[in-house]
Amino acid sequence: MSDPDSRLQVRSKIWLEVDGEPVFGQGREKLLRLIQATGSINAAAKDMGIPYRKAWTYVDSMEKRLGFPLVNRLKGGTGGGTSSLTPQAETPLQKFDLLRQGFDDIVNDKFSDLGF
Amino acid sequence: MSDPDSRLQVRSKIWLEVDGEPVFGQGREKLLRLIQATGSINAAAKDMGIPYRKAWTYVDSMEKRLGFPLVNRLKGGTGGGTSSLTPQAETPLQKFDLLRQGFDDIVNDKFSDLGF
DNA sequence: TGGCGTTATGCGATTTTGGTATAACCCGAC
DNA sequence: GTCGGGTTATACCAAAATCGCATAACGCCA
Repeated sequence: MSDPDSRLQVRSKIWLEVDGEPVFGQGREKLLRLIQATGSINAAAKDMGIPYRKAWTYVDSMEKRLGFPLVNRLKGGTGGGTSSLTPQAETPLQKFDLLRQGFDDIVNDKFSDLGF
Repeated sequence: MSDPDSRLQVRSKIWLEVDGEPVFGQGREKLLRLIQATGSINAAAKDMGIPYRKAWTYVDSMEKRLGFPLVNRLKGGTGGGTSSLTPQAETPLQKFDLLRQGFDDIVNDKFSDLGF
C-alpha cells in the first residue's frame, strides 16, 4: 500500500431521473418495498427512520415525474387507512432492482480493494 | 424493447468521503484540474460556471477534511494573485481520476443500453 | 504611491428542508 | 346513529443550508 488514508471511503450510487429529477434510487426503492410489505406509508416511513412527511413527498414526486400512480392510497376505514403498490409499479421496481444489484456487484468486485 | 420510458435516464456517480463528507468527486476534480491549468481559483470557477464563492468553499472543505493543503494560494502581486496545486495534491488526484475512469467505463459497458 | 485583479470573508437574502399541527376520511364498535 | 381510532393529506412555521453581493487584504508594477 502507498500510505492510504484509512479515513478515505469510496462511495457510489446509481439512480433514475426524469427531467433531471430523481424517480428511482436506493431510498425510494426501499420505501416502496416497505409500503408493499407493511401496507402503510406511515409504517414504512417509521421502518426507514424518516418522517412521514418526507415519505409522502417521495411518493408524490415519483408519481408526478412518472405520470402514473405507484401507490394506491386509501384513507379512513379499518385501521385508519391503507396503502399498496399499484400493478404499474411492479415492473419498474423490478427493473431498477436488477439494475441496482448489478451495479452493486460490479462496484464491489472492482473497487472495494483499491487501497483507498 | 418493453415499452421503455424514453424520458427515464440512468445516472450514477462515484466519489470519496472522509467522515461522511465529500472530498473528491467529479466537480471537485474538474475544479482542481482547472486551477492547475489556469493558475487561478477565480478563472477556474468561471470556466466551470460556478461562483467564486462556491469554488473557494470546495477547496477549503477538501483541505479541511484531508488535513493537508491542495492549493497554494497567493494573494496580491502580478495579476492580483495566483493559485497552483501543491505537490501533495497530485497523487490523490491521479488516483481518483483512475478510479473515476474505470467506473465510467464499466457503467457505460454494462448499463448504457438497458432499454430504460 | 496608486491601480489592478485575485484571494478571502462577512452578512443578509433567498431557497430548501424539516417538523409540528390539523383536517379529511371511513370502517367497526357501541 | 354516533364516536373512536389510525392513516392519508396538507397547511404552516421553524430551521438550516445555499446563494449572492459587498468589501477588505494583499503585493507587484507602472
